[in-house]
Amino acid sequence: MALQSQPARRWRRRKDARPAEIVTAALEVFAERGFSAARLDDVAARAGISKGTLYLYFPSKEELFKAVVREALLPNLERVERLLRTHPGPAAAQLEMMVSQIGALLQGTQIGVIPKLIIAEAGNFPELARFYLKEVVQRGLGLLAGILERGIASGEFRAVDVGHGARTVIAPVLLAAIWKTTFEAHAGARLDAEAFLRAAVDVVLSGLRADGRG
Amino acid sequence: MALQSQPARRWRRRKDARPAEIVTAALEVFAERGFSAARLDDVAARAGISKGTLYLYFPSKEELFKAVVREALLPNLERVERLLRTHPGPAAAQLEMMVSQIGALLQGTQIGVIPKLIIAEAGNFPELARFYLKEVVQRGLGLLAGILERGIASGEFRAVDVGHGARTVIAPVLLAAIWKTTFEAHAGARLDAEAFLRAAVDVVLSGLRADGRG
Amino acid sequence: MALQSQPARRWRRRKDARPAEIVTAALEVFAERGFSAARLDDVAARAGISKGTLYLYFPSKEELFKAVVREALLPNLERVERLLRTHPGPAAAQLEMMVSQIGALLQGTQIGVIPKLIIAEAGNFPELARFYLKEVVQRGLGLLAGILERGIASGEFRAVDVGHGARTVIAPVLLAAIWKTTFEAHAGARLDAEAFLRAAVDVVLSGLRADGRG
Amino acid sequence: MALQSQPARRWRRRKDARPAEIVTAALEVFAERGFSAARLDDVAARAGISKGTLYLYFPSKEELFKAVVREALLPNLERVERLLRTHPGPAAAQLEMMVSQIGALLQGTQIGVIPKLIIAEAGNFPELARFYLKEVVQRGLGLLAGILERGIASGEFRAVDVGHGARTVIAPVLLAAIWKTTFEAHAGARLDAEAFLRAAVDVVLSGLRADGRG
DNA sequence: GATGAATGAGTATTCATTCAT
DNA sequence: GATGAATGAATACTCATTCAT
Repeated sequence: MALQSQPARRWRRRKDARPAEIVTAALEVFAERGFSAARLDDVAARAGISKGTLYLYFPSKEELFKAVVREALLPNLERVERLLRTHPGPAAAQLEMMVSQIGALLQGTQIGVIPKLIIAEAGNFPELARFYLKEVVQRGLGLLAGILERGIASGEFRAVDVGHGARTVIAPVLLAAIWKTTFEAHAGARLDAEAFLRAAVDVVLSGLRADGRG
Repeated sequence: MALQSQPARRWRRRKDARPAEIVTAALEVFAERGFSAARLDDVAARAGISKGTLYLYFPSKEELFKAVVREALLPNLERVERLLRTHPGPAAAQLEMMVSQIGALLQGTQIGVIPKLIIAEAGNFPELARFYLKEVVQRGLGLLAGILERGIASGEFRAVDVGHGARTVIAPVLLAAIWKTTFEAHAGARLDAEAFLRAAVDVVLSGLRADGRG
Repeated sequence: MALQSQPARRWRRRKDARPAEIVTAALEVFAERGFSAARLDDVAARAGISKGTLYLYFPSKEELFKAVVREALLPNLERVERLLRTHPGPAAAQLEMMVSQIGALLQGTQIGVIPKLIIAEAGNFPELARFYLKEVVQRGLGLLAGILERGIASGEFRAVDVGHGARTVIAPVLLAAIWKTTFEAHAGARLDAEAFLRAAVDVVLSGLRADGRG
Repeated sequence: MALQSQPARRWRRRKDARPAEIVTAALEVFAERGFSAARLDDVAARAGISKGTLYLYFPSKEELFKAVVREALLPNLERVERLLRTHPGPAAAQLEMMVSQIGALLQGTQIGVIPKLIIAEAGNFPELARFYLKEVVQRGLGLLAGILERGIASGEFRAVDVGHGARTVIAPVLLAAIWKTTFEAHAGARLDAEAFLRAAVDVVLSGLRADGRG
């Protein structure tokens, strides 16, 4: 029974790992070239497999693209949600934590290419745009708006439109993601995403606390 | 004067207008499909000319793309620069004016697709990325940083890193551009870009004025 | 005006001729290899054009295949119908004429490959099978059945089921078509299709005239 | 007796039966799709084995195809030959028996797809075409010609070219096979192959008996 | 023997680019 | 200048075949 229930140990392990390996390779290639210009040959080569093997795991280039977007983002968003639930506190502290978490990701991983890909391909993949809008953007904005509402209710913040406020908080994050994936390679100097985001969130939070145009 | 001043001849005017007509058509098609997926057949059809004629004006798809980016943005940036020169005033007022100008453009024109295209294709067009970085991004950030410096010197703003500050000011503009070109078609409701930018700049300026976290 | 109204004489002439040239080339290649195994490269080469040019005239391999079937058969069937209308006479004479016309075509042209292709690909092209069944098979069987009915009514033939009778008359034609396209290349000797069909129709007509098993 | 008579071991029986099971499955798939379009995945699935196992029994798709043709036809031809040897009688009766045997097969089995496959793939498999021509077609025509010769010698039939006569007799069988495999699925009504063949052979035999064009 | 994961050669199709008219 | 027919390089996808387990 033992042998039968662990058949082909080496292969099995590979088979389980393959999808993730492919998605990782694909993320890199899509990030460098965009969806259309990415060649599946390159994805396969970078994943160390043959072109045909790709098709054992993903039925088409489009499905591979969708898998890349899904797998690369949702886990992170869920991590942040968990963190917020388990670390209550003042609204400002929560916003700072949220932005700094994302800043660390932008600094340390390739995650910034995902919004870049979405921005580039939303026109060609309406379904994917809707998925991302609903599962990432609106969910994220909803989180932020909730925190802002709490802050307003508690008197921490002045009464602003929370939809606008949420976008104002997240805008520097978007800018940092785009900067790192689009311009940093061509600019002379690196942008320290974490420092920038600390500074930006400081300004924005100050602005939310202040009681008007003063 | 000669060539430019013969507006009587319709045909001649046509010929002179061609490049601009083509660039306009191309902007639309690139905006809808992205660079790779855009077909020159479609551009030609939308410009009301034959595919062959395109090549009388632009030597390749890449050059057409570059022309689109150049022609669609620089005039606007120059207009803003002129406006700032001719309308001096407090730093905050200038920032408000600058953002509101861009907000009106985003609301009223297709200009938001340009950054979208740059973001999407920077990897494939390093030269274009450098051009845009230098001629648009750094020039725009420089303008903003200059205003911030003046504001800090005059005591209007607290002493922040002007590079970070400039990005914090422009971030909501970028978010609005991306929202309108990427998500608005799929979201239930429109984003009122001008209202959002007014609210965002109000928060950011308040934050810049405030004297710290207090 | 002259020049404008005869634009591109050489090209125009080619453009008009191209579809027919391509269909002819395609008929040959499909005949030799069958639909699946036929390569569009070969079709293009045999038509003396590039692969891309094929797609200016036919949107897909399938549509090319359908065009081949349509163009190669219907004109011949229509010719036979016209001949029958313009040459009335005894039923037997009409049947003989019809079969001998087809025999001459089988002997002199590649037309026999069309039924071969239909037989081979009916499973993969149900639409085409229906088209051929309706426009060729049932129309042809209807013609034959009509002649048989006339012959029975006039006492020329004994009373047989005209559906079965029509198929009995046409069966040798089908056999000849298949023999020539499938086996003749491998058999030592040629089949003289016209002689065979004369002999076969003689036997069948005798059998239709005879008054039973006698 | 040994191997054949160990029906107790299920596994052993399985192993012996495999080739036949595979050939049966392959016949079905080839029948539905044709040779090129048939996928070995489908054959394997229908035979209830893995794709790799196919290659333990047949070294290539082509060899499997040949095996299908060989195994599906020869036993039947041999059965008919045996029947003719063991049931002497008048030539007409033998022809009727032969055709009715085949008619029953066409009605009751998938055997009609074999000629269809040969017709479709003769160009791509010259060796197979030659095999089929020699082992089936010429052997069958030889049988028929022999009977016709006997009938002519005995005065049962008039003096016809026996090559032509044999083809005239078998032509309705071919038509019935093609009708059932190619058109019946798309025609409104079924063709009763046995009734048609009875009627056709009646006409043909009458024609062979009749003493000329009378 | 049996499996099915992996391979890579083969092909339909697209589209930027050219050039004869 | 303007056209659009023609080209052919480029690439997603399929599937017969192999082979480690």
